[in-house]
Amino acid sequence: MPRTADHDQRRAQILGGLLRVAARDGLHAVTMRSVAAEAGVSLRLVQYYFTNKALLMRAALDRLDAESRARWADRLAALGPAPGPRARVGALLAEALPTDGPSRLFHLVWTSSAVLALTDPDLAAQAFTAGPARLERDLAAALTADRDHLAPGADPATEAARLLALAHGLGTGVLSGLRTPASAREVLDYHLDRLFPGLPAPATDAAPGDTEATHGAGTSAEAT
Amino acid sequence: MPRTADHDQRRAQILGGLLRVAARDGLHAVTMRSVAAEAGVSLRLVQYYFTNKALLMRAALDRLDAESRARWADRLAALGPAPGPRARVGALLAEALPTDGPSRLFHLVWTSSAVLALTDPDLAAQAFTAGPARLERDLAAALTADRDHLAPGADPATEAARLLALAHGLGTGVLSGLRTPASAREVLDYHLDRLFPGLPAPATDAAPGDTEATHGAGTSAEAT
DNA sequence: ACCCCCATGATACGCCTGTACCATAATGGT
DNA sequence: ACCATTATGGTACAGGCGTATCATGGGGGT
Repeated sequence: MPRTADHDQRRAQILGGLLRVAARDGLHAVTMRSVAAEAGVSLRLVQYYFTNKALLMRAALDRLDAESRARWADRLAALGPAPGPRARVGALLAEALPTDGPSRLFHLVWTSSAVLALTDPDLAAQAFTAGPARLERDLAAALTADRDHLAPGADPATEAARLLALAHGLGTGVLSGLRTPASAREVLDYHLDRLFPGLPAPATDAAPGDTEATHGAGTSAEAT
Repeated sequence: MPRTADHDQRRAQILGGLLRVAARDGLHAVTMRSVAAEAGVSLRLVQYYFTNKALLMRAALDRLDAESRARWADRLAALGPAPGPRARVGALLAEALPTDGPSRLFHLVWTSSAVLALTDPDLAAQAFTAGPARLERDLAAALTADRDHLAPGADPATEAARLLALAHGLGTGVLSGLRTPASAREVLDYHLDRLFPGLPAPATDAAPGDTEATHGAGTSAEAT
C-alpha cells in the first residue's frame, strides 16, 4: 500500500472542523465545503474519508457521544470509592448541564440534531430517544436502591423522570443564555436537597471552568 | 382600488401553509416554494404578501405566539372566578406541555426556531429569551404572593426556575416521543403536590385531546 | 368610459448544495 | 525497477434556494 496516511487522525481533524463550524455558526452551516475549509483540507478529502454527508454527521454524533460518556465516567471516578447516593446522582446530572466549553458544544450540537430528528425519519434512527429512555430507567433503578435516603413518600420512577426533565430544562436554559451555569447548579442542588433530605451537598463539587454564559463558546476540537 | 383582496385572509392562508409544512417536514423544509405550494398559491404571492423569508418567518412566529397566549388566557378563564394558587400555576404550566395538536405544532416550531436562534444572531433578536425570562419573573412574583401555601422552606424564585425548567424538560420529552402527554402531566402534578402541600389537584383538570405521542401530529392551520 | 394601479402569473439570475468524475503524485510489494 | 493502488486535487453537474424582473388582467375612482 503506497503513501499510507493515518486515517484516524485525518478523520479526527475533519470532525474537529465540523464541530468548530457547528459551534460557531450552527448545525445548518455545516456543509461539506465549510467543514473542509475549516479543517484545512479539500472538499474531496471530506468525501474520501466520510463518503457522504449523512455518514459524516453520524460520525460526528458518535464522537460527541463517546466524549460525553468519557466525561461522565471521569466525573464518577473523581468521586472516589463508595460515593453517597446524592453524590452519584449529582455527578450524573452535572453532565447534563452545559457548564464548560466541550459540554456546551456537545449540548448545542446534540440539541440541534435532536430537534432535526423530530421530523427527519432517518436521523431519528439515531439514539435520540433510546439513550435518554435508558438513562431514565437506570436512574430509576438507582433511586429505588437508595429509596431509604429519599424524602418520605417519594416515588423513584417519578423522581427519575422529574430529575431528568429538570436537568434538561436547566441545560437548555443555560444554552440559551437565560441562566448561568452557576444558577443552574444552584437550582439542581436545591432540588437534590429536597430529594435527599439530610444528605448535604458535597463540599467542592463544582467543576472548573464555570463562566458566564456566552454565545459562541470554546471548541473542544482536537484529538480522539 | 381595483380588485381588492383580503390581505389578512391571504396572509393567514399562507401562514397556514407554512405551519403545515413545518409540522410535517420540519422547519428546515420551510422554503418560499414549499409554503406557496402547500398554501395553494404561487411563489410570487408569498413574496407579495411577506416581502422576503425573514419577514415571513417572523410573521409565523408572531402568529404562533399570539395563538399560544390566547390558549393560555382561555385556560385561565376556564378556571372560573377566584381560582386557587395551585390551579393558577397549573394552568400556566399546562400550556408549556405539547398535549394536543396546536400546542404540539407550536412547541415544535418554537423549539426549532429557538435552537436556530442559538447561533443565528438576527433570529435571536426575537423574544426567545426575553419571553421566558419575563415568565419566570411573573411566576416568581405569583409564588411570592402565595408563599404561605408553599411547602415550608421553599424559595419562590428558585421554585419558579425549577417549575419552568421542569415544564420545559417535560415538554421536549413529550415532543420527542419519550413521554406521553398523560405521563408528563402526572409528573407535573406530582411536583405541584409537593410544592403546594395540602392543596389537592383540581378534579377534571385535563384538557381534551390527550393522545399517545406520535410524530407528525395534527395541524392547527386555519384562521387568526 | 377611461385609466391607473392592485393583485397576480411566469420566469430568469446567481449562488450554494451534495455528489460524481477525471487526473495524478507518491509509495509499498514484488 | 516496475506497477498497482492509495491518497489527494480540481472541477463539473443537476437541483434547490431566495430574490428580482417583466408582463397583464380586471375592477374602482373620476
